[in-house]
Amino acid sequence: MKNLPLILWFRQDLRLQHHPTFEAAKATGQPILPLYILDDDTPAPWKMGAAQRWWLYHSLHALNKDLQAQGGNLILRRGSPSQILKNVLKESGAQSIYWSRCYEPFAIARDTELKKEFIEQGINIKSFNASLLFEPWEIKNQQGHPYKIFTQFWKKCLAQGPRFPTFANTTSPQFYPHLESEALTTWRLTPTHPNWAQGFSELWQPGEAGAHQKLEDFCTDRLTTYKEARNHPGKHGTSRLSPHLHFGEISPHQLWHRLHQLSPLNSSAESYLSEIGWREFCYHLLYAFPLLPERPFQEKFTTFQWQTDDKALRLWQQGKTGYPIVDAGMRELWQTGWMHNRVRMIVASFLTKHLLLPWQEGEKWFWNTLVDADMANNAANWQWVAGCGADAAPYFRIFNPILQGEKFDPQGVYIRRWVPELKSLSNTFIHKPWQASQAELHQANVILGETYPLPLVNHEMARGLALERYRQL
DNA sequence: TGAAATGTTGGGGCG
DNA sequence: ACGCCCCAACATTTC
Repeated sequence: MKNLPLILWFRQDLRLQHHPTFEAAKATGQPILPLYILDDDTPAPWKMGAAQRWWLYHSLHALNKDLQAQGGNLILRRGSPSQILKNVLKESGAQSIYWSRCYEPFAIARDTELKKEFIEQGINIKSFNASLLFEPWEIKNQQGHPYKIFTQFWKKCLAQGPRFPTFANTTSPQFYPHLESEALTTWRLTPTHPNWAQGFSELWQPGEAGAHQKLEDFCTDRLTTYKEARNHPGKHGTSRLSPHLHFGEISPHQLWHRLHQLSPLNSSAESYLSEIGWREFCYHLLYAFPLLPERPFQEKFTTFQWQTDDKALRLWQQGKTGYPIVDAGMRELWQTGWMHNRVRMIVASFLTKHLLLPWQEGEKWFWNTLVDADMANNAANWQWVAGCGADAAPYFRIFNPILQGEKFDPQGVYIRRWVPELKSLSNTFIHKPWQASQAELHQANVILGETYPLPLVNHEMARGLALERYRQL
């Protein structure tokens, strides 16, 4: 047993430090066989999105380099995990598989099945928590039920306190010498024609080193002002750690630990940690309600009459709604694989309330275009905005895209960056170009309906319609 | 982490 | 000096 190799199956835990599964594997003293499986057997709309494939390519590349520095090699295989694991067990003579838990409903089903199948064959299976402060089934209210309100949930989490995995002594790993691997490039994870990911590389450095760089930059430059600055999409006020967290290149335990090193926690650090809390809450909800990505959490929304309007949906996706803050957000998303959180709320409110289009359409678009697309966060937050989720925004909370722009991007910095055809408009009209005089529009080289669209809907009318429709519930 | 409508207050202009 | 009105600023209610 001692000399038999052990398969370390990497999934959404693409790091080597503070990695409970890797540490446990090392502690056995057995030769480790690091494996990544590209599993495209995922149910229909939830295949990994295009933006995430770009990220995955670079993250796997980075992970392999880090492994090589320790004497290992990442084995890449594509296909059904069951078949691949069987093959690798056979090829290597391994009798153990270690993995870090995933929490998507289909992943839970898949892993449960795999566990059963392999245990029957006498294979030693162990799974670990490498990506959450708390297991999603762990936090319960006094009645023993899952929380439905964030503040109470997070209070309980804080009272309980996350348990940090302690790693006795970081022994250096033994690796299994060699096994056939597919070449990463043959997976065609990155776009070629057109190469829409050109802008991605300027913003992102996927992989563990990139994650730590972002964390350190955040701690030194942005943490103290986070609470206020995070609301301004024109500033670089957030951590931009979300894609790293999604791929497990850094863990929330590491963030927690790093922030507490800078003690005492100020209100900015607390508000940042509460965002990590929202992530926990989303996983908690998805676990309790596996249909969260498809069905409204609140039953009464099942009968809600959403519009069908492919043309409007496409204009929203392309950032051509005629509302500058909405269009800026959608274009930032397309060009960088990411969108500022304040703007995510605005564009989501616009889709569901101004256009009355189903939140699932927005969810699918985000799934395909966000590098940080995360099933739990994506589903829970879309439902939150649409008003049908747990602890959701009340139906009458409708963002005014003009006021939001004026309030959080008063100088129009964000608009001018992503909607350059409006850049010469004055601050007075940059968030509402249709109110500018002919003279000013001409001066700024803007021809409404030609160089920049007229508003797709009228705000006041759309608001009235949405209130009416929601009130009928 | 909403916006708009409605209500209240108080200062200042003015006859 | 006084009452009246206007309106900005803020508070409260409503959707």
